[in-house]
Amino acid sequence: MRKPRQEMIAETRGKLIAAGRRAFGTIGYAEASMDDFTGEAGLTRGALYHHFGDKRGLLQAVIMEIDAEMTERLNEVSAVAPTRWQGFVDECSAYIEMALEPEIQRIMFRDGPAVLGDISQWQNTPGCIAALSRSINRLKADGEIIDIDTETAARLINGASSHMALWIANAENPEAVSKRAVAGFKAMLGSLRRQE
Amino acid sequence: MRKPRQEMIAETRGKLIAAGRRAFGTIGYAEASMDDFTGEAGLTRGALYHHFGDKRGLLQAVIMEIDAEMTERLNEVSAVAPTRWQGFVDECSAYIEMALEPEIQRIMFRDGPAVLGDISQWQNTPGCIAALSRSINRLKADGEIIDIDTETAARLINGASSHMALWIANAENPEAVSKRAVAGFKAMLGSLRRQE
DNA sequence: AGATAATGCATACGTCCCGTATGTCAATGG
DNA sequence: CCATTGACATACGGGACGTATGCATTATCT
Repeated sequence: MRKPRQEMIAETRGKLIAAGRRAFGTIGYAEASMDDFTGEAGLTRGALYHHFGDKRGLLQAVIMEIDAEMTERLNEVSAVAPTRWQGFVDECSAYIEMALEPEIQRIMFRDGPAVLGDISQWQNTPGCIAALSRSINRLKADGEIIDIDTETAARLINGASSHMALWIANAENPEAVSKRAVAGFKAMLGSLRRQE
Repeated sequence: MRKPRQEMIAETRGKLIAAGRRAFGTIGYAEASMDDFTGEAGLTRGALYHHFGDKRGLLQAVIMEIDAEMTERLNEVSAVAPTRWQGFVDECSAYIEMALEPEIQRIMFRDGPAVLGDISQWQNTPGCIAALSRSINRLKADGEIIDIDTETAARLINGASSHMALWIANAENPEAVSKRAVAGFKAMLGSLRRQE
């Protein structure tokens, strides 16, 4: 039963993040009792305060984990597309679809910004924005997109996407709304394409 | 000292909304103690629970008040513009600027959605979206905008605007970022204009 | 007009939850 | 082999929310 110390610690951290992520993603940050979800992980609040300082610290760790996963997924999507432009559109669509997943929506788009402020700021540009920026830069190099500041465009699209997702997810008829939203969104993207 | 009953009640409601609005807009919803801000208004939590049910109920009332004010302001802006298109652009710019005001940003774009869910949903389309939609419809009638679903476009712009505002407000250099953001935003709007 | 019902609002209480201060046990290192 | 550090649990205090209850003033009914 030789278990290196570091391994035990990492395991504890992982359990806390996983437990917090589940709680935050389902009942939400405010309603999640630290005693409850640490208990489910076989730990106590003591461990949480030791590793993350406070409840917000744990949320931050959870968000960084999710952000990394999203970045990875976005990169995969744009990588397999046949053309640059198609990859761009696919990436944006994927972003909307991810924002429909309850856990991502709740943690990344609702509770995260509310508790920690603008998430895209307190880190040196998080993965999602960076991924979009890369795609846009490639399109600019190819001359396929109108003249627009890269990061601004990335954030415009980011904002529009997440609002589309919220709209769809909270609609009483998500299917129908989704059709309208994606169609409109693609129309907007299309208008950004350089025409000649 | 004859004061009609209804008047006293309305005054109490008004005081509670004003006090809550100030507290929510400055320190934020979560940090605002009901005992504190009702006390500042010369009342107690009893009055609040009587009129609004709970803390969230008061937040909802505050939001409705602010939404009405924003709608009014947006209508004024688009009314004085020389052309339809200019009115539309001005309206969008005004929306970004409003989202820069700390109170609006905090209540309407951070705490509101986090506590109550998608605000633009639990009401039959709030004023801000409706105002944008009206402008867009006029542009469509004039054939000045690309073919796109009206409400979808309104929400796209709404989402993009609020993210621009968050970006600007939280930047360490708001002036510079503001320039980039507004320029990029106008570029996007321009691309929505029908070209010939 | 007097009695009664209803309503606006305050007070009192219980409970939950967070943050800190303190304690304990195991691991590491000299 | 002992001392120190660090990981984590337990104990405690405070604050905030929601509800139940009480009181006073106004509305209602005969």
